[in-house]
Amino acid sequence: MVTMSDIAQRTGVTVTTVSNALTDRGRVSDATRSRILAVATELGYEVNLTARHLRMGRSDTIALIVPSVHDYFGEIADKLAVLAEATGRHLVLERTSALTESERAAITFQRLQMFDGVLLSAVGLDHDDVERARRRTPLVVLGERPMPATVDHVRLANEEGGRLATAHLLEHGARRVVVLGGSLSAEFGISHSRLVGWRQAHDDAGVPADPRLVVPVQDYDVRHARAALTALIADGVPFDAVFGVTDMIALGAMSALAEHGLRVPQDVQVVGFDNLLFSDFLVPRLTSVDPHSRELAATAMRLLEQRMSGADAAPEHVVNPVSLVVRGSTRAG
Amino acid sequence: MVTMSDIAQRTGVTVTTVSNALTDRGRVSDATRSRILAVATELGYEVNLTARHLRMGRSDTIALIVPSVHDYFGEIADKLAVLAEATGRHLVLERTSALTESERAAITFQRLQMFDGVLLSAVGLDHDDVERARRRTPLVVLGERPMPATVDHVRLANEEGGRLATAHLLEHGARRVVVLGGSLSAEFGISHSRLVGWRQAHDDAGVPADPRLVVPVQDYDVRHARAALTALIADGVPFDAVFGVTDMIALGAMSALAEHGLRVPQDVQVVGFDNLLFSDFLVPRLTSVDPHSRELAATAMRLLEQRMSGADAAPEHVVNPVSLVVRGSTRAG
DNA sequence: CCGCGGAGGTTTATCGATCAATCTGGTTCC
DNA sequence: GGAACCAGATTGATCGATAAACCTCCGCGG
Repeated sequence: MVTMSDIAQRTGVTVTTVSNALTDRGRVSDATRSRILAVATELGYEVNLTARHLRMGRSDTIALIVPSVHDYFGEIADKLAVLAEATGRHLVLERTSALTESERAAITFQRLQMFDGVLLSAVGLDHDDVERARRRTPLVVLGERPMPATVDHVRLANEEGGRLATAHLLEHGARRVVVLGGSLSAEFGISHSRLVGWRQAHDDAGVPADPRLVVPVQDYDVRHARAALTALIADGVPFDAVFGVTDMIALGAMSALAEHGLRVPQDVQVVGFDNLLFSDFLVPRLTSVDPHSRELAATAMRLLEQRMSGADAAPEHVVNPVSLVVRGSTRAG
Repeated sequence: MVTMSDIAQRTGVTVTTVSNALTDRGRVSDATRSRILAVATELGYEVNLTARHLRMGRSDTIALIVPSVHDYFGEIADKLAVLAEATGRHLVLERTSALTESERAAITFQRLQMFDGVLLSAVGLDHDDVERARRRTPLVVLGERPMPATVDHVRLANEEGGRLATAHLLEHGARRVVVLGGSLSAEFGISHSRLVGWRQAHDDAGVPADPRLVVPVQDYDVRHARAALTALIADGVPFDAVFGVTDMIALGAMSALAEHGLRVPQDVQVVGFDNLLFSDFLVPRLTSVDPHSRELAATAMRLLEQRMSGADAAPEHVVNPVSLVVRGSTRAG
């Protein structure tokens, strides 16, 4: 490993001068500077970021801590990475597999220290965990759980999304809309908030909302989604539409429907939420609530920049707008 | 920020003793140790990993550098993370968006230094880049490009996978199999190696392989895949099956086929490659080549462990076996 | 009474880079 | 001629933790 000290010896100056030359700080004559640069390239020197981090207290790195990377958050990550690079910073991802233990591990101060700022999407952390993390590092929380008022938070307009999706179904003839992944007992999270929109749409349309059509899905997993809808069919509960609270769940639903010979959208209409990249390629193309992830990423990054700059602005709770993308899985498409 | 020095002052011992007490090294009396621990908890001390990293030369962190996280690599990452944690290490992800520039940035020594080991899946790096990186940090390369013999490398049995997929199609009546995402001009990479398997299967079956059925797809992107197959249909080139060189490409193909009223598998059979999580949920379920990613992850981690342990074992080039998962998108399903 | 060994610490150096303060010759200007 | 100034360096401390070498009692055997 080549250090500044090696360069200093070879050029006959001190380490400080080398540092100044390489970082363009302080006063260094052109002659000395070019000698130093030449030797640096010759030896193949590269700065030790760990040492710099220790000394400067900055790592120019931002962490995105998320439950999983192969769905919604993976798409968000792509957008965030670009924004981070634009300000000379670097984005790394940590995945917690939605385990509270992993999440706790990820937000220990030890880990948080490594980064100038943290974007956190937690599923299992409570207010205390988040509050502790916030006091230790610039933090912006993403996601659909309620958060302490003290922390910057960006979430989606889940109720509105649920309402849009359900209203669209009702407008096109559906009368019994399953909300797959919803939950009557949850008090927060997407199972709750997107369900609220579902209920709202029924109220608006004057259609009764049957609680039997609220079908929970464990872990929002596509497998469990298919199983849950299959069970509903087996139970003989009649329905003519499915609102999947995520696109993955909607995918599971479409799979279950196909297994039972039910056609989409003729027999059952389907709407998802997240508008994932692949949703436009399903057969039929999936109508879905778009989370406007570009705006969401921009907002999150703006808030984080603000925190990192040390400004003690009041914490913001931003609700990102959503809109419905209509495609072939509903009768209007 | 609370440091060991703060604890040392409060307990009246030196920093070294604090370090020894907290890490269970050296000699510290039980009385002193418990006093130190008590003060540490009281002050809310947490070790500064950056300082430790600088001093120890270890970060207990492994990086997985990949083009994108929302497909195949996202699923690999999940498996690798578990294996890393098992040895007390931590996995972080870096995405390069398949841009050679980002990849170069990711493998500068500066970045690589941050990690004890690196798992790299590069699409645009040449031998020199990789060779340079290898000399600087424990490195294992994943992926389907040819690699210098000096570096540990895990790749898939692409030819075999392509052969399996194509043979399966030919066995079930297909005679004109499009290889979507293949390329006649590529000399390596999946466009080449999976095409080799396609050709092999034709030779084995004594069916002529029409070069007009080799249809390249830019960036292996689902959008481009759909467009490419649509163009093929418009050109009036007859075909009765599609081998998509990735599941994403197969998805694009299924979408294009549906748009033109072609039924899968009755009119056109489809096979993919990667066996992504969602592929089992498409309608019809997608027959796909499974990359055995659990084994792949285990192999990669084993090689990396070996490198990190400093053993100068000869570099291994491992070819991970694949197998065909037959589902409804082919006529046997 | 001397010397030895070990428990329980402390001292000092180190990792590599950065920063504030300081030193050293020249020049310039009045 | 001397004060003021400046370019171009250097010194020394620092970030926080760790490792190796060293010191200091204390008890104990000979």
